[in-house]
Order: sequence, then structure tokens, then C-alpha cells
Amino acid sequence: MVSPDMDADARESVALAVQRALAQHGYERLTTAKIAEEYENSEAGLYYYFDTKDEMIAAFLDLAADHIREDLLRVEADDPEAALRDACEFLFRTPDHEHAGIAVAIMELLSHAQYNETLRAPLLELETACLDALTDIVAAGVEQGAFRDIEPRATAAFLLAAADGSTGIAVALEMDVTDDLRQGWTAYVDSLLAEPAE
Amino acid sequence: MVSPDMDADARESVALAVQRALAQHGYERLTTAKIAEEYENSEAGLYYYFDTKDEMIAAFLDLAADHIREDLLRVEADDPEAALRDACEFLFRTPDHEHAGIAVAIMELLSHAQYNETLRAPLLELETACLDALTDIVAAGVEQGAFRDIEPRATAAFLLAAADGSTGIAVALEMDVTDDLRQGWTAYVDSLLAEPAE
DNA sequence: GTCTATAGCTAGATAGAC
DNA sequence: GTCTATCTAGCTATAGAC
Repeated sequence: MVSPDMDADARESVALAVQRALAQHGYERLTTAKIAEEYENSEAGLYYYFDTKDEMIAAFLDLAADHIREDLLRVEADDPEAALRDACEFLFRTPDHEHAGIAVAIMELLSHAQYNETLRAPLLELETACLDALTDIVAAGVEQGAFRDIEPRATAAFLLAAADGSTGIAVALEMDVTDDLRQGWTAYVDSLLAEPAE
Repeated sequence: MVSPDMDADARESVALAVQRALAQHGYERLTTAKIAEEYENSEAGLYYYFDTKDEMIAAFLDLAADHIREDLLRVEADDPEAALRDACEFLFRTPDHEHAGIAVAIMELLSHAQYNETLRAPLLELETACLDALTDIVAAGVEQGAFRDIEPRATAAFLLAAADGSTGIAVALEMDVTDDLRQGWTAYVDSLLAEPAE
């Protein structure tokens, strides 16, 4: 075992190539040739570290889960209301956002989870990370009295579903609902707040 | 022009074949051979009525939009709260629902809308039908005093996003959040109601 | 109108040289 | 480890007989 991290580094650079290729072409048109275009080596080189294309995508999803976890946990734990609003700003992506293409690609992958054994586990990991982070924020808010006495996991699941769904209608379909969605989630968060005089 | 409806009938029976094939295999694995398996005639026969596979899928989407419109408009207009709860029951599909496979397939198609000219228009039509129906229900509720003075379109867009997103996490990914989601949208609808003593 | 057969293409994955 | 070349499978769409 000379340098066990060399392989890990190579695998991560493939995962990043997958990410760039997905952002540009989407999952449907993703080919190993396009991944190789974003990779420093050739198409055949991808297969030295991975057995199948799906495993390359799974590596990307593992990376994405780590990043989302970081982004959602960086929020301040001492102010649950601000934390929840920050999380929503992050999750309700707008069409012009830099990572909009990746959000749509993850939605594509999610819609194929039923039929794809390899991708199901990392996708479940990713969505669970979001759900848990949101649940923690809401639970902290209820405990500290900032929110009403709501069910944290139900609130988090509903919010996560709304965020995921907004990717489809606002970003993928480019429906003109960006402002409506912002108004919608803002009003929802408002409705969670504890009455000031109580 | 002997019988102008013969073609329309044939096209509809292809659309239904697409629907059955999508429910079984999903969009990613949908092939013209699988559509033909669900069709009374051969694979080449499909191309007598349609020029491309995408046009067959578009015909299915047109059909689906009609059905969703019917389902959402059948609700009683004189009781906005009941109408909204009915609409949510319909939109928040559970994994065991008969049409769960179709809901996931529509999600797949939605995620490809960015890259597919042919499918974008019918998908926009379908989502717009849902959004308009929900907006009308909410607007009626506000007008009749059943709901608080909320913004109908923002409320409808947020609810539609949540419903669409629930298909991904609850149905496609089979995440264990069905009960949480029901609790989530129920609490949300509750929060829209006007205060009884006002 | 509907069929069988197949053209033409593109994809994922591998062989074998270096 | 990385490359070029290629194999094989499966797809959409069409040609041409009936």
C-alpha cells in the first residue's frame, strides 16, 4: 500500500469531470465520450478506475452529497429562522444560478432511481442529507421558541419536496414562476414563526 | 375528407400505448419497440401516424393534460377548502398508487424539457393546467373568506412544486416520507384557513 | 395501412500495444 | 496507467412488399 490516496484523487477528478459534463449536457445526453472531454485523460482511462458509467455518476453523487451537507450545515445554529431562510435561498435555485444545470441533472437522476440499483443508494444519501439538515434546523427553532409547535420532520419533508419540485417547473421547464415560488416559500416560513406576543 | 376522426383515434391509441409503456419501463428505457408491444400493430405502424418517437410522447402528454384538467376541475367550486384538499390528495401521489409510474415518467420528461424542443410545449401546457386549477381554487377561497388574504398564484406555485417534488423523493426514490409529506401539506392547508373568529 | 427486414448510427465497454 | 482502435448491442427510422 504505497500511496492509497492516488486512486481516491483520480476517482475524484473523474467525479468532477462527470459534474462538468452533466452541467453542460444533462444526464440524458451524457456519454462516456463527453465525460472524457472534461477529463484530463482519454475515454478508456475512465475505465481504469471505474467498471461502468453508472459508477462514475455515483462518485459524482457522493461528492455532491458532501458539498450539500457543507452548504446546509454552515448556517448559524443559534438563529433557526435565519438558518431556515438561508437554506431555502440555497435550495430554491433560480434558472440563472451557476449550478442550475447540476440541480436539473440531479432531478433527472432522481427520476431514474426506481430503475437504477447503482444510483439509488447515493441519491438516497443525498436527499437524506438535505432532509436531516432541514429537520435539525426546524427542531432547533421549535425548541428555542422561534417556531410554533410544528412537526420538524413533516415540515422539512414538505419544504424539501417544494424545493425539489421547483427545480422542475422553474429551471428545467423555465416556467415563469420564480417570483411566485419565492413568495410562496417566504410566506410558508413566515407561517411557521411563533406569535410574537405569546 | 371521408372520416377525419380515424387518424385521431389511431393517434390516441398510440398515445395510450406510450402511457402503458412509460408506466412499465420509464422514459429512459422507453423504446419504440416497447411502445409497439403495447400497441395493436407493429413498430413500423407507429411511424405511419407519427414522424418521430418524441411526437408519440407529445401525444401522450396532451392526453395526460386533458385528464389532469378533468380531475382537478371536477372538484366542488362552492367549497374551496374541500376542493384544495381534494386536489392535494390527487397531486401528492403515494408510491402504491396505480398511476405512480406515470407520475414518475412525467417527472423524467420534465427534467429533459430543457433539451427537448418537442416535449417542452406539451409539458408547459400540463404544468400550467395544474397551476391554473390550483390558483382558481385558492382565489375562490380568498374571495369567499375561507382562506386568509394570501396570494393565490404564489400559494398555488408553492403547492405545485411540493407535489411535483414529492413524486421524486417518495415515489421514484421510495424514501420513507409519505406520512411526513401528508402531514406537511395538511398543516400547510390548515395554515391558509381564515381565523374562525374574524 | 400494415407488415418484415434492415440500414445507419451511436453508445458502453474491451483488447492489446506501449 | 494510458493510449488507439474496435467490438458488440441496441436504438430510431425507412424501404419496399403486400
